[in-house]
Amino acid sequence: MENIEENGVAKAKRFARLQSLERYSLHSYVFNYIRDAILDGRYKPGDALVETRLAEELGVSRTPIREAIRQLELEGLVISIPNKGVVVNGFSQQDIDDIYTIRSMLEGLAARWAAQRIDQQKLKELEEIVELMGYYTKKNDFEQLTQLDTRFHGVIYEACDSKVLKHLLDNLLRYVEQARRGSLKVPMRACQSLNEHRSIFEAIMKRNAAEAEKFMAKHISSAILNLHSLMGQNEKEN
Amino acid sequence: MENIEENGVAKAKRFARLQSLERYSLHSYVFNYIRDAILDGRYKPGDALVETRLAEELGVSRTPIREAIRQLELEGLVISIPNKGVVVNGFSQQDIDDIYTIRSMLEGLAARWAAQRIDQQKLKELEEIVELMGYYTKKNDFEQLTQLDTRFHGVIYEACDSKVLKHLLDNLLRYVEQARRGSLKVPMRACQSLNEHRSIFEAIMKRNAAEAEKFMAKHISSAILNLHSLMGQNEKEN
DNA sequence: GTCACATTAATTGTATACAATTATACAAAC
DNA sequence: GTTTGTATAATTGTATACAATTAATGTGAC
Repeated sequence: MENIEENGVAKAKRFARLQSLERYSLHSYVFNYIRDAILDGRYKPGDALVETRLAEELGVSRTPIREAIRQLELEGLVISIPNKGVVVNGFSQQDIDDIYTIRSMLEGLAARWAAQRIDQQKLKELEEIVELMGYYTKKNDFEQLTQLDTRFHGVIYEACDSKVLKHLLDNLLRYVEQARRGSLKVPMRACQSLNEHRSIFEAIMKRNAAEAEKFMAKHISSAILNLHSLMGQNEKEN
Repeated sequence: MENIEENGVAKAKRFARLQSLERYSLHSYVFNYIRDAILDGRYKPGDALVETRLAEELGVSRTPIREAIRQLELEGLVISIPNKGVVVNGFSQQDIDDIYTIRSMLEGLAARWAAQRIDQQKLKELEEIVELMGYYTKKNDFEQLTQLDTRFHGVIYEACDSKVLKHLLDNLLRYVEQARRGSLKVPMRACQSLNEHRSIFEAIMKRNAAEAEKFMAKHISSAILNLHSLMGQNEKEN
């Protein structure tokens, strides 16, 4: 009886997944699930990831769980000790700072290349995004602003026309996702951020590669500075 | 009869592996095997990776093969199409150029941080490496030089004391491994490379971060230039 | 009490079995 | 000859079974 019941639950979970997600493979579903859980803090650094528990939790078998874990391991989000298990790794504040420094360089590079290679369509897309940013900044709609920020940078990743650079930046951006979310929720920062985005867009539009790179690097650097001032306020939480 | 025989072969392969390799998990063994095969051209872009064939070839089951493939997928070395299969992706010349550009920035950053943070032991290690480089450059021993080059950069990755940056650079270096191997096999380049390493080492020793960064970035840039002149010579091969 | 050792349980590692999907081959219709 | 449909084979996707390793527990000697 219990077995049948449990099986029914698993089947139901699976069915819901197949409907919602565009029927990707289970391992990618599991990968996204665990990564998000780590990045928004549901799984904390030091937590052990037990395959059977995860399998039950997600209603799948251990095989896709293992595939996902191997990927997370490669990304450095978990640490696997052979025959013992895997634990959540997470990032230290130092790691996040490092990522921002690295991003300021690589995003700068992306902006430089984008200024050289962007096509009219993507240019128009950027323009629209910046306009919308102006709108939502006035409205103080931080959720929309975060999304637009992601899109703005995403379009540039595409426009720089480098598979490798895009791949690197996509990952780096994900890692600091939670830090980034908090960052924009300061009105001052949102306003400053808007101006920075404007400058970057204008430099790209003018095909001024050097300026685009400079502004973008500054933009990322000021993001980390802002993050630090936020940290300073709730220092006791550490 | 055949089954028993085949099983014997697989067992023998496995035994040899357990002896030689320090008894790591199978998936990491498989991962390294396939990655190396792709990077030194045994598996060519477009080749299909069939799980059962790989399993037989390596004398393991499909599970570790799949785990390894998921990792390769994340690294961008293979492309997986659900329910169809995975094909080797490899890197285009443009990708390699991009990687060198990215490396010149990130290695520069690593050198900058290394100049600020390196300890006496690693500093001494660097000094020894540079001395040995001088020795083997005179001897035209390119195999040793390649190894020393890897060690030189490896020490700096360690010395910069950034988990994230080290992780990124380790991967990038692996991707251009085969390109790099050819590059040093030009006497002129070896000599020039030695001088560049010397300058970088001296800047780090003097704790001159800006100079270390500048010299390192130049070093990587000249490596790609050298690579291009090599390409120019055997252009017909494409 | 605690240390050593054996026994059991929990967990990971690997292999295999089965299901689902896609590719291939071949025949019939036009 | 081309196309369409169907049966078959090949391959991937998933789940489960079993082996190996490690952690936990308990028991007896001292």
